[in-house]
Formats: sequence, C-alpha cells, structure tokens
Amino acid sequence: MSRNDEIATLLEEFADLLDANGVEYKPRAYRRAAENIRDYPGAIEGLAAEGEDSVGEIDGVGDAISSKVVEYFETGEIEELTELREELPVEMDALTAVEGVGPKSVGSLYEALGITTLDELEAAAEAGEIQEVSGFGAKTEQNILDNIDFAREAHERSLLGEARPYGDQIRAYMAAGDAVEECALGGSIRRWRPTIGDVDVLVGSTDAEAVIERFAGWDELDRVIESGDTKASAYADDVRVDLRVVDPTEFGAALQYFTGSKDHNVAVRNRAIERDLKVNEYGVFREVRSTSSSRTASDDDVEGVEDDDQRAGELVASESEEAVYDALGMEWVPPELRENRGEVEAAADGSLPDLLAEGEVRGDIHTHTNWSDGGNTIAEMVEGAADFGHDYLAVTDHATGPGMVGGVGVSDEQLREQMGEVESVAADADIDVFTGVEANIAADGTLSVADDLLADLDVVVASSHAALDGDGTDRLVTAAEHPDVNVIGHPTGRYLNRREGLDVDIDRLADVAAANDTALEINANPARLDLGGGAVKQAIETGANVVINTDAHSPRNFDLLRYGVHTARRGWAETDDVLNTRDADSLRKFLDA
DNA sequence: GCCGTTTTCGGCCCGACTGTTTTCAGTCG
Repeated sequence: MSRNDEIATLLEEFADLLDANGVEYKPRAYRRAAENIRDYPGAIEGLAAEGEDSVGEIDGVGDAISSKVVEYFETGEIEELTELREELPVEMDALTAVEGVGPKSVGSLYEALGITTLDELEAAAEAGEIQEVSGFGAKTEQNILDNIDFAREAHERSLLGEARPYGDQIRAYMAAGDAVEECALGGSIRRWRPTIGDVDVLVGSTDAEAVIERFAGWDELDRVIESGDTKASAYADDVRVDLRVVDPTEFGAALQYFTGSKDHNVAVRNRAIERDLKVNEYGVFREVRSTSSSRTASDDDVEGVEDDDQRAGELVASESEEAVYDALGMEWVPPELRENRGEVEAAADGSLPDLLAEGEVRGDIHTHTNWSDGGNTIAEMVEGAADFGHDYLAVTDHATGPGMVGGVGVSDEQLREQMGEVESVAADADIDVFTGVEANIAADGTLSVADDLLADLDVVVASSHAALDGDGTDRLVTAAEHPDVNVIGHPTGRYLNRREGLDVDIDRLADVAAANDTALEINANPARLDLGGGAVKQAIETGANVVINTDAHSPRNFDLLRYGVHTARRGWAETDDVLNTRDADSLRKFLDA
C-alpha cells in the first residue's frame, strides 16, 4: 500500500466515525479528500515534508485535513482520530460490510448495546436485542442475521476476466425477454476496469414488472436482496448483479448515468450546470425560468405544480448517449475513458483520441510452449495464432533464472536448440514466426540469458518474476537500456487481488524505453492487466510504445487479447502507439533497430 | 471541512429501496 493509500484509508475511517456520530457534511469532505489523495499521482509523503501548504494543493484538501496529514507523518498518528476511535471502539470495516449496515447504524448499536464486532452483532441479533433499539425492527434484525456470514467472507472484487463472460451471459438472457426493448451492461464492467464490484444490467422497457419478474426467475440467482418497481439486486455465485429498468425513451440518459465513473459523471454534471442544464438518469433538462421563479415553499400546497421534480424543465436529450453528450457540447465519450482523466475537456474541444479498436492488433509477441510452462507445442501455438487471425507470433519461453522454479525455464543451450525448431516450424507456417525468449530481470536489473544469445533472438521480452516488492524503477530502467531487450513484460508484476507488485516511476521508465526502442507491455492476462490504464496513458504521453500481449500458455489464451485492447483504450492508446498493430515487416524493423 | 467569474458564508449529487415510521432515516450505488 502506498502512503497515499495509507492516508486515504485513515481519512475514510475518520469519515465513518464522524458519520457514526451523526456529524453532517464533514464526512463527505473527508471522503473527497481521501479519494483525491489516493488518486494523486505524486507521493503524499513528499508534499507532507514540504509542509501543509503543499498538501493543501490537492483538490478537496484544506487547512484542517492538510495539518492532519502533516501531523501523521511527523508523529505517526492523528490525535483527533485516536480520540474518535476511543469514543467509538468498533470494528467499523467489518460491521459495515454487512449489507444494510452503515456507519450510523454502527454508532446507534454501539450506543444502545455496546456492539463492537461481528460476533457481538450476531449474538445481539440472535438474542432479539437489536429490534428493541429505536430505529431498528424485526426485519432489520433478520437482515443482519441473513447477511452476516456473507460479510465475514470479506468479499474482494471479481476480476474483469471472470465477471465479463458472466455479464455477457446475463445480458443475453435478459435481452431475450419479450418485454425487453434494449439491454446493456453498465458500470465498471462496461468501462473494462480490471476489477468489478458488481455486474450492472440496464434494460429499456415499458413493462418493468415483467422485466423484474424475468430477472428474478433467472436460474443462476442464489438470492434476491431487493426487488422494487424499477430495480432489483441479487447474488449469483457470490457476484452481485444489479438490474435497472428504464423507459426506452430514457435509455441513453440512464446508460450514461449508470456507466459512470462517479468522477466522470460529477464532471459532466458540473459542465451541465455551467450551461443552465441539469443531467440525471432521466435526461438532460433545461431550467424553465418562468415557472421555476415561483418555486417557493408554498408551492407544496398548490395543486398542479410539477411534482415530478427529476424530469422538471424542458427535455433536451435522453434517448441515446450520443444525444446526451451532444446536448452538453461534447463528443460521445468511449466508456473506457470515463474516469475523469481529462476526457470531459477533450470531448468538449473535440480532441478525444482516435482509440485503438479490437481487431487492429496483428500478432502476439509474448507466448509460451511446452518447452517451458506452456501446454502446447510450437506448431500448435503457431496454428492457434493463425486460426485466431494473427499475422505473426513470437515464441518467448521462460529462461531459467530468478523466479523460475521447478525447472520451468529453459537454459541457454536449450534456447539455441529451440531456435532451430522455431525456424523449421516457421518455414511451413502461414504466418510469420519470430524466435524469442522471456528473460528474467534480477533485482539488480541484469538478465538471466547470455548477451550473445539475446543478440541472436528476434524478440527479447524481459520480465521480473521474483523480488516483486519495493521500488522497481532502477531495475526496469536497467533492463530497458539493454540493447537487445525489445519488451518489458508485465512491468509491475502485479497480481490483481493478490499482490501489488513493484512501485514503478512510469514517467522515468517510459522516457528510457522511448530512447532505447523498448516497448512496455500491456499484459492481457486478466489476473495481471499490467500495465494498467493509468500507467499506459502516462507511458504514451511520455512517448513510449506499448505492446499488447496475451502471455498465452495455450491457443485458447489468444482470446484474452480483448482485455489487453480495452486496457490500452483505458490508457487513451491510438493505433500508432501500439507496437503490434504494425505488420510483420515493420515490426521487424523496430526489433532490429 | 471545503469551496467560490454571481458567494469568504451558505451551500454541499441525488434517486431508489427498505424498514420504521405516520413523513422520514439510513444505506447503497
């Protein structure tokens, strides 16, 4: 966890404790500050060392919070937070993980019953004590009992690679319903985020009841959490699925709204406000001055006054996303860009990138065979790549060295032998086949394969497989400077939900990579997606090439390419930024340079 | 607690759902 994360987590805890105490507005300020500190690209400890004014440069961080940040770095604690913890000594994260229990409930239950842990919460619920507390009742108590085991499992987010096929399945099922006019996935799954909190399904229909009924009847659902007139939530195999039903005429506005991200939508709404427009999930509306001027408290008593506040004003757009953005003077924003990283401004002045498209990648230059830990022969992998539609393939089996245990990697001698075999397969192949290796980068940046051999191979991918913590910038820079290294493979070495991987100064690495004709990989394996979108954007802006590889260990892994393509799009990649959109000849020129 | 080309004070994103309540609070996304 970076120190930015560390501070952000503390501020969020601060917010929860304030919330539990019934404090208004402050919690939101703390959460906003936490979010901005977490997203801040630089190191918070550096700002803290410079003093409160520097910390206060971060959006949403003012005098009070910046002094707490500095205090934390100087003394190791935030005194006010310590006091709040003493006043309310509860396991906040564990308790609020129970569906339906938030900070305020935690505060009330501590006040009334002294509950501090999940075990105490469960005991109190079983004893029937919770329904006696003011504001709680029998149903709330039963809900707590129903949800407490689930909360104990401490759910992590699903990988995109697991959730996406699952979302496609749900969408297909819903789309086949008679009452369903339109159906789409929204939320983070539509933005292709590496991890997914839940699967959002949006349906356009004039018969919401039938749609909700169809949803509830889906075979895969384990249990339904809530089911109202226009939305329902359920769990299927521990994945939360949220359904929304909207009128087909408002489908575009709803899809825009539910695709997010939250930050993107806030920026879009602010742009609307500047234009005297209002955006919500029902559409874009223009304030109607003549009637809104009479909007006073007495209106509540007047019959015939617009009671449908959400749709108040003159409707400007709602049916399609394109119309919604157009009404705000913006180009349609591809979902992968909707993270408030400058896309709102770019869409407004017509400078959105012309993003890489699926189908433009022409080959894979990081793959494995049964010479190392792959499951197939060189010929099978080459045939698989051709069937997939690739123009070329590089065989880059693991070399022995740091991180390659159990005899997985091949020796220099075996590599020499393999080169001959790759060339003989290549002679009969329909596509171009490159020799190669995935060499290991030791902690000091040196490689595990002899230089003369590296010079003879077409493609050298250099990757770290051991000592994957701490700052890896020097290590990767050293490897990128090696004259025969073409690709830095899965640069941070992260494993989503399992390990963070190396801290890398992407700007510095990308600078060196650009100067040395070394490409930085977007590893399309859903457990990695490394580099991620934010880092890709930085690398490209610095001038480096990226390359999208699947790291395939079998022919069916070539299908994972789409996760890499959409990750590249999240990094604003255009076709020319991506090395393997080039044809084989021009790729060869890059490799030989 | 933060923020400001209509404000240094008075607002803070907001709608749906549930459950506990007789008009609203808490939670969630």
